[in-house]
Amino acid sequence: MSRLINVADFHLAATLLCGQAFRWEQQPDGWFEGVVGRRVVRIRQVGQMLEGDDLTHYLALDASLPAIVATFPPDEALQVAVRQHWGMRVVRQEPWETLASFIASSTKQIVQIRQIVRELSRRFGEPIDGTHFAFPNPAVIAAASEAQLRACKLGFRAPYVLAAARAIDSGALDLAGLARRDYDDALAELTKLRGVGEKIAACTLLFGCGFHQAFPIDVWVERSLRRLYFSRRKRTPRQLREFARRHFGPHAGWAQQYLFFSERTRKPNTNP
DNA sequence: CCCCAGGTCCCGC
DNA sequence: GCGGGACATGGG
Repeated sequence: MSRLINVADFHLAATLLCGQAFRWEQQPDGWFEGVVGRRVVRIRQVGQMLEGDDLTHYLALDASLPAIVATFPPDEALQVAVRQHWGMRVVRQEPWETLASFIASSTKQIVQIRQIVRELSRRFGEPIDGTHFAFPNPAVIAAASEAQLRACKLGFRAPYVLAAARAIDSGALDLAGLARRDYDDALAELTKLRGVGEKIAACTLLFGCGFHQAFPIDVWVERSLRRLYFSRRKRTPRQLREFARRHFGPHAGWAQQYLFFSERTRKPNTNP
């Protein structure tokens, strides 16, 4: 089961810690441990060697990073972010786990989002090995009470997660089918859900449904765009959306993730 | 005690 | 459309 493969243009830590996935722990010995679907997986990188479970699909190792970056605009600000975290990839996550996680994310810090996802899994998910639990299916969440979900620290987001689970469980929302729709249709479908606005919908489509053009704009990306492209001037949400759609191209979501991670790890008081 | 967090909704312009 | 406040909960 443990294997060793050679990988090019890949940075495991950046990929798992850039804020797109919430179930990875880096252990003191350098190995990453996480839950993907119904299995616990362990993986580490030593130089260009990747050791551990086979996560080729999840980690998008079948995609060419240079080819994706070649579609980016040649502006220096983005290129700097790409060089800074070279090897970071947008991974392929399960759509429902992605949607639920990002519903939970609104006005929460990443540590807290991780805690909520852990609690939902622990209380409602299938046990895997005693300490790890799969993320619970929509049907299980749909059968839960709002109070039970609030006990997972969801707060005012509890009814939103519940309603989303019920929409999927009842068949009213075909989450898996969104991948075959037009981006704008899929976005409109998701934003019908209460608690799901454009940002959370874009995250779901990017990280969970394979829409690489999705460009979620949160406070960090807004900060980055204003600083790098608008000399810190205030821009309306509409202006930012239109700029992003026009500027970043077919893999805008990847560019977004580089900008996001770069902004998050930026040392304060550095210019511009 | 105050401020903010990978937002969204609802309100009054 | 745009600006302002409310919304749960926890960390700094």
